[in-house]
Amino acid sequence: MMDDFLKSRHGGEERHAEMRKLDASHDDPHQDIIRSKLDSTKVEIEEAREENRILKSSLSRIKKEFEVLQTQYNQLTVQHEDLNKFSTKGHHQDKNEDEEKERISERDELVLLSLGTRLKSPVPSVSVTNKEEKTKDFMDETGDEKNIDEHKRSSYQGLSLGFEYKDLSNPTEKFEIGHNQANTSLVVSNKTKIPSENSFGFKNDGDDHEDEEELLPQNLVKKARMNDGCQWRKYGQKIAKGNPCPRAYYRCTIAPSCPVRKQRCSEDMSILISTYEGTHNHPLPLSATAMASATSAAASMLLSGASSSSSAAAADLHGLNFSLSGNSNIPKPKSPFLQTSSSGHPTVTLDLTTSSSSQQPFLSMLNRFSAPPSNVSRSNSYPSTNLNFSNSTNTLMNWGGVGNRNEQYRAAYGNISTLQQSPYHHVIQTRIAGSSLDPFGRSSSYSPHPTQTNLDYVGIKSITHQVQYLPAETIKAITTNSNFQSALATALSSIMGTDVKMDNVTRNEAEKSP
DNA sequence: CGCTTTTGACCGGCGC
DNA sequence: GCGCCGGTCAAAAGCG
Repeated sequence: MMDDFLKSRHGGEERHAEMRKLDASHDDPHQDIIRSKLDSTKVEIEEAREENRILKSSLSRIKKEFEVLQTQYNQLTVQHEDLNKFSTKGHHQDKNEDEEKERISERDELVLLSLGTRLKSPVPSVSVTNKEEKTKDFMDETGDEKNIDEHKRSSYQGLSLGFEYKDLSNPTEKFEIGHNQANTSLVVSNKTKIPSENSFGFKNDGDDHEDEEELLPQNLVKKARMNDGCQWRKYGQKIAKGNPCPRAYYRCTIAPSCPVRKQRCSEDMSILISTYEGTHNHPLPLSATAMASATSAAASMLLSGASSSSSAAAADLHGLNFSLSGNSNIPKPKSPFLQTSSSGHPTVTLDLTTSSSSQQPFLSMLNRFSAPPSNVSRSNSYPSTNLNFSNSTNTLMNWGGVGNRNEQYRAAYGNISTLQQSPYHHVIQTRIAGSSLDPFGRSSSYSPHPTQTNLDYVGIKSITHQVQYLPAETIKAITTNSNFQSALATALSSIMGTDVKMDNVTRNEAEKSP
């Protein structure tokens, strides 16, 4: 059909050109003009011919590709049917079939493991393993003890808080925080795909822009719930001027009257920014609170640059004086939310605007902003913190300026070639927008949650800082930090409804920690 | 069927 | 006053 169309188009243009040529020979006074027109027409005809030729070649190529794909599909279908036969027979026909099934099973598991975590739904060409089905059941029905037990049995090592640290000096390795079993990984990776359903059982955003469609096209786009424990509904999207990435608008849907809004946008292909605004007027879900605990601990460690010291008692930041009296008695942090983006961007977003059990962690963080970690700054020559808490100003805090990033990482790792090649930066980003509320008091009179206080104070509603290229020692410090581990244990426990086992050393350290 | 996303329309603030 | 721009609304469509 396409060929007929092309032929008719082709032939028709040739006849038109011949007729014009005959007409031109009878019109001598305008011969030059006509000749020039004729020439241009010839050029157009040649262009049309070329276009037709390209279309034909494209058509034939598409046909070939289609045939190849169809062949592959048929092969996979036959393979899948064979697998089903194996599973329904209940026993193996012979040793060869047994080995073949085992190979396929192992391959499937390898695929799953290579993703860093399991997917909500399987990749179409990969069959679902029994383990994955059990895991899915567990995640779907977290309240079912039977499923929990089943899940525990199916796990390789059960749930534990043994953190695996991989040195970035080997840039080919995955960069993970708190790697654990399939359902408990908290991954910040420059290479791996962020799980479509994260370690806490919350689905990742479906709004994480086009990148995640490239990464996990069939699973992530449809998922719309935030993974910070709250429920958000998207109510708008705009393409901001000068930014090709759209900005999405969400509102909290836990309570109909909740005024909390959230914006998400990518300022470039490597940074995903979440902005929270308002205060929840309802109790946050337990999962959200638990998530906040883990996040806060991680944030504190990240922001401290692997430094455990926070001795300064006050921070004077651009004219805003933050008194930190009683800083030594910082309770277990419970404020910010953490999100690991599913977009493939290694972006961690910390919400500092939501209700909190204490303002102390926030102040602690500010304190650390003002005083760059001594050990890091000495060893790696990190520049001083660039932090601006001006109202409505989004200020970036870079641990390592762009200009001397290479030198820093050469100092830290010796070889940074792969890091440089990575399209993404390791980014921790927090934004706090300006607040029009009482700059030095509580922003609202109510405390929506009995255990929460409001962080909208000191004239700041949000803060933006970036930590690009997390140093190896930072990651190590995070994953070995007792605060973070205990907080993560709390989070997991609250979600699973069971005690998460911690090794004795970790527990003792956590208990000793303030 | 209910919930969510999508997307064009609408509105208000702001700069010229 | 006008146009631009960001934020929100709401109807339509998609999805489980």
